[in-house]
Amino acid sequence: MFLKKSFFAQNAVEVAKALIGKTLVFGDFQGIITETEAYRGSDDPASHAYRGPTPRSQIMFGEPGFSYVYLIYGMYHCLNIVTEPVGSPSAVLIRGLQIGSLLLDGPGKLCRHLNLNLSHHQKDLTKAPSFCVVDGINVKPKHILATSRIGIKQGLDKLWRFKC
DNA sequence: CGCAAGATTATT
DNA sequence: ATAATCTTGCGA
Repeated sequence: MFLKKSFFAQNAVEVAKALIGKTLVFGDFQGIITETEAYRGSDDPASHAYRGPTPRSQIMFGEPGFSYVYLIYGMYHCLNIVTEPVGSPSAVLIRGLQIGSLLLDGPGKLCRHLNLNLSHHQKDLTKAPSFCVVDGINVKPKHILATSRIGIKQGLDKLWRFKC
């Protein structure tokens, strides 16, 4: 059974941590989530939602458990999952996936391999078995590394990147 | 409407 | 260190 809306409705930092070791299912692919990052709202200058809702960031203010896919640097897609209750902007960026013996380290690489694009934006991951998150391996909190996030210039004080 | 910056990656 | 490549959001 896939993870419910209530799981994603928690604080983004907690969800990001809890997603490590879970299994992402996308079509015929499924892989263990190895790396995530949390992004929040007005308290997080690195977030797309920092300056309030815009056409692009409005998704982060919406229903938890929805996909947020966007194009970065004109060539790579990034997959996020919206978290926290409606009105509380936040999302978790999926940065790493282990598919069998293949390690996809990096949000762009991961989406390229899965053929994941903008057509997969704003999908409810708590409804369809073809695009969802299910239980995976149990990773002890001691084994989860927290560091500052990658590729940003603000909010580096926050240790919101989690890795196995 | 123009423009700079960007949650990246592969290559030099 | 930098090119590739294009959308977004801000300022004018």
